[in-house]
Amino acid sequence: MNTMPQYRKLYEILRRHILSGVYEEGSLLPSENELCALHGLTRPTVRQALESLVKDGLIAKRQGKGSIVRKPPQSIGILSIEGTASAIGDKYLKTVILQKPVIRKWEENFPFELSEIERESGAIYLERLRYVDGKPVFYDINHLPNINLPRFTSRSLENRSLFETLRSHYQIRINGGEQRIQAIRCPEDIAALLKIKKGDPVLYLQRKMATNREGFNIYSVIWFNSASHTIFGRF
Amino acid sequence: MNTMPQYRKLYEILRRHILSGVYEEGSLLPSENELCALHGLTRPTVRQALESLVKDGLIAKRQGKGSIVRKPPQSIGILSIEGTASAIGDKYLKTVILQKPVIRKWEENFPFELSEIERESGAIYLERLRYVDGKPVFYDINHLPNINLPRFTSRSLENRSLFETLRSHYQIRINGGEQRIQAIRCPEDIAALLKIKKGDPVLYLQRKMATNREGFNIYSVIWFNSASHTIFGRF
DNA sequence: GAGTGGTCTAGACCACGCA
DNA sequence: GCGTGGTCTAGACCACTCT
Repeated sequence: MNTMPQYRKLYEILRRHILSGVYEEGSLLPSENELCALHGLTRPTVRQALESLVKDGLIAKRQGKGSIVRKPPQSIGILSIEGTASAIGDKYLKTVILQKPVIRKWEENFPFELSEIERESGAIYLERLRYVDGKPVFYDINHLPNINLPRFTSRSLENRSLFETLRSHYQIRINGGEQRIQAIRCPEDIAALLKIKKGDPVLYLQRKMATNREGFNIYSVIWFNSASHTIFGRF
Repeated sequence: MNTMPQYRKLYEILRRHILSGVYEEGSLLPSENELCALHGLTRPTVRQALESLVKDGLIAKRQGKGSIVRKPPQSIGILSIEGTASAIGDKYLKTVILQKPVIRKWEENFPFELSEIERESGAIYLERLRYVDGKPVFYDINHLPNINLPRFTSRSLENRSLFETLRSHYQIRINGGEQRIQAIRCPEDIAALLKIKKGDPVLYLQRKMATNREGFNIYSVIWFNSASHTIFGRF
């Protein structure tokens, strides 16, 4: 049986509470000692849970004061997007699947190095076009290794976060990664999708995301129209 | 007196050893228990030091095996750069200061929010043009708050990392930050510096970097020619 | 089986913020 | 002065890797 460590359990609880609004933005989390008492844990364990929340940007700690709740900007996967005009809420975000998940071989010249197990298993491939405020903002293609993902290709991903699906159905979480970023002239086919002119500057990202499953990486290539919206990131 | 915590001391030692080649890439660090004995610490303290190294990408841990030493790509400040042709070593990196550090007021429409203490202290401003392989790759302007930085404006920064200077002379370390990234058409004056055509796509970054000094943030704006080199990042 | 890192307990003292 | 988070000790048991 796969039992979750205590600090992860507490992390999940607090994360859910913060995101669902149990704690107001700017308010204080219960103190570390209170959390110890509430959940029957010791301080190092509680602190381990809080550390992950700090890493997520969900809380900021201040010595002598407490843990301040923050609500990081609306995030799409690991990308965060800032609108030029208004804040972005869930309702303004839309996902259209251009290519439903299919099983394929990995391309010959795949831009990242693959482990043997990944290469042998083949890839699940999908393409998406994502809208903010009703306008197309970026187009991405994604590869994930076809390892132990029952029924994945038949799941509906329309208007759902790929990462949220992996998280809730398969207990797969992104815990790091690497990426290359370039500014390029938009090729014609992508420009048509993004409703911009061929040759307009777009952000081009290649990213490899590592997960809590050893050797299970997710690969994305993204064309992003940064004229209307901005990529926002923490590090 | 500002005495450094034990785990930071150990972190600094190990970091120096890894970077200076005492440990080979791919080899194992001494085990956690060995490090305990060597430095007279307990495991949680040693683990805290190792955690920072993991965060830096300098080691990767494997349960049942050990801590594997890695050498992350050549990094310029927090940016990492990959050449299109060859690997980049120190000797291929050159910095030219276009505007030596001067003390200024903050601009009216500064793109990031400033704390009161930062705004009151004024800014140290500098501009740099940075070369890789003898070619200009990016141009940056930097603002740092004029707080407790004796003799900073008279220091030579040519061919030295700004961050390394802050680290070694003032014990200031970057520990996080946020940034906005866009692809834009290069304006004429910047294009001249980067030796590209006006209107060519360039990466445009606005970044705010937090440090171990509470309320001391470094602000950079960067124009990056991503045609010849790529920005590489871990997260 | 021996050694590794992963998790956890039950305390302790300190520096900092706030009233 | 009190409560907060920051650091640290001295153990313990477990899961995993390697041989």
